[in-house]
Amino acid sequence: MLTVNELALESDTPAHVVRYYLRIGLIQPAAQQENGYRLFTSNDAARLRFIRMAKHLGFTLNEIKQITQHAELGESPCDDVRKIVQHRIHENRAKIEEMMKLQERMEQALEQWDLMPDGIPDGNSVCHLIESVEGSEGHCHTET
Amino acid sequence: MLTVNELALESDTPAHVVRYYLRIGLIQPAAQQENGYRLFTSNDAARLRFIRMAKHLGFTLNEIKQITQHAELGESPCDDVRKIVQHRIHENRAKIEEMMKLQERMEQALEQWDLMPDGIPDGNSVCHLIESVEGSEGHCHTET
DNA sequence: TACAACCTGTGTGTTACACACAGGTCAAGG
DNA sequence: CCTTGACCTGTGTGTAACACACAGGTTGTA
Ligand SMILES: [Zn+2]
Ligand SMILES: [Zn+2]
Ligand SMILES: [Zn+2]
Ligand SMILES: [Zn+2]
Repeated sequence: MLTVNELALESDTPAHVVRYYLRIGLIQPAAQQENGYRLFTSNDAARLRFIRMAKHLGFTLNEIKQITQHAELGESPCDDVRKIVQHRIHENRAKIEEMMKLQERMEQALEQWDLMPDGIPDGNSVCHLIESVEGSEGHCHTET
Repeated sequence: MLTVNELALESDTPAHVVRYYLRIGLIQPAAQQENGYRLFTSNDAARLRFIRMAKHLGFTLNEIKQITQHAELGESPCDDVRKIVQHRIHENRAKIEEMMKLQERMEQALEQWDLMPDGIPDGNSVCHLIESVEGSEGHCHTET
């Protein structure tokens, strides 16, 4: 039987993350000591390593929870797994593109600001640097 | 004097976002009606448009708050502004790179899974698809 | 037995909203 | 005058995935 800390070492996961996973019910302790300490088996370490693999592939903790719950009922989660990854590939591509646009905006701004002196704010201007950026043509901040 | 909704229309910002900015003190009402409704001037609309410009450039709401507070004290925020954008460019580049790596992992996995059938979970396997991904060589999830 | 180092569970803070809820306001209809 | 309905108001809570802090328990050493 492993304590939280031992389980953390065994599964190469920070202990506070293990505690977080316990809190949200993603993992459950196999037993409980009298003083309230939670105890685990080596099976739980394997479970944790699975969780880290899934996270590495972009699954959210909620999705991982669904997957393990399906698996515990004997239902194959593979179909959902494929769909989730497909969906996430789309999502991620869009996010990357948006972040690259932001990157370009920031780089252009910084370059443009090189020629501009610092300003002193008055009533109708907060920061002329930011205000000098042409940004009124259709906003972004699109999601999922 | 404008109500929250009118301010939202004037500044092209969703009303619930205006209310959120009020809650966190990013903007303050110019006056208050007897029934508790908050009232604003057209200057507040300009402030909101500034906030949207700053967000468009990657500033967080906290940073924007600092900037406007500096500006209200007559101190020039320009120096901080430049530094923040420089820092964010670095940050964003790292995030984009990590997300592109994730993208590649997901695409490779999906391709690899094309040849694999769905599996039925047993005691020592949750999802063989996820488990089949070679992912033990040094984990990522690096931040700031 | 005293002390320090470490470990425990749990409460709260983080970001930028989104949603829900109970109640207030306003114009139209009866 | 009253009611119905649409709309608007402020505010409480939920979101993702932890990070940090805190008070108290445990363990090893002197
Ligand atoms: Zn990873
Ligand atoms: Zn400035
Ligand atoms: Zn934008
Ligand atoms: Zn599977």
